[in-house]
Amino acid sequence: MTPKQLYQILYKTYGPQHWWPGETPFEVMVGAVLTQNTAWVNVERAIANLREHQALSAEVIVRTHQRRLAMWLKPSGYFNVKASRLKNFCRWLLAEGGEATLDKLSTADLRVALLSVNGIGPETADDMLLYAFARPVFVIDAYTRRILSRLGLISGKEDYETLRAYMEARLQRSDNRLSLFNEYHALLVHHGKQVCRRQPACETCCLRRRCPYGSAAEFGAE
DNA sequence: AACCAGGAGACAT
DNA sequence: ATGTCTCATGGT
Repeated sequence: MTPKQLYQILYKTYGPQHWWPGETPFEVMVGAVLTQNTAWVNVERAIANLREHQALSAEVIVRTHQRRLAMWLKPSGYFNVKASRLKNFCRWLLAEGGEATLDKLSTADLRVALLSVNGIGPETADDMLLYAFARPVFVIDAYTRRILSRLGLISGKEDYETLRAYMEARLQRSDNRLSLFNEYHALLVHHGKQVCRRQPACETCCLRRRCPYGSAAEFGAE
């Protein structure tokens, strides 16, 4: 099983996922921060609150008091942390001249710039790069790590950069890497929700649910 | 009724 | 460099 083959299987099994659920690049970036260790349904509520209060812009967010902002973000959890992270990010975004200015940077430079912002780690930065700035970057998340680990492609304890390099290297020559990476990450998340979290995986979880890999033996095999 | 979700930073070792 | 703790609401 190679990363390319895995993609083919996932796509055939689940079809296109229509990510990222965001109207504008800015909304995508907000969602990227709010979804940190949080289910997307809860993020949608928080974003709805922002929209309801006409606060879905960097200018408004930087001018909104922490307490007020945190109140709107409440449904997405970690509301105090996320309120300061969001304000911090918006302040930086405006200082940089907005998305249009940032978009002139190379992918590597833009990535370094995003990572310099407190509250934006590797996955959040890559979510933004891929889904807001349309750069061909492979996003690694907990599902990706778990799935690749279950398939025996990785040990699971590699760091973020190692896994990103691993996937990007194996999809280097694919055509239209932007839409491939876009769809691939979405598929991994969708499939990941159905994969048993336990290690080793229980015998039945793969049979109980529709398993695109094939046999349960192959699934559980290290 | 525990368990965990599309993580990241601070801090200790 | 590598662990551990914290942040917090809403689903199953």
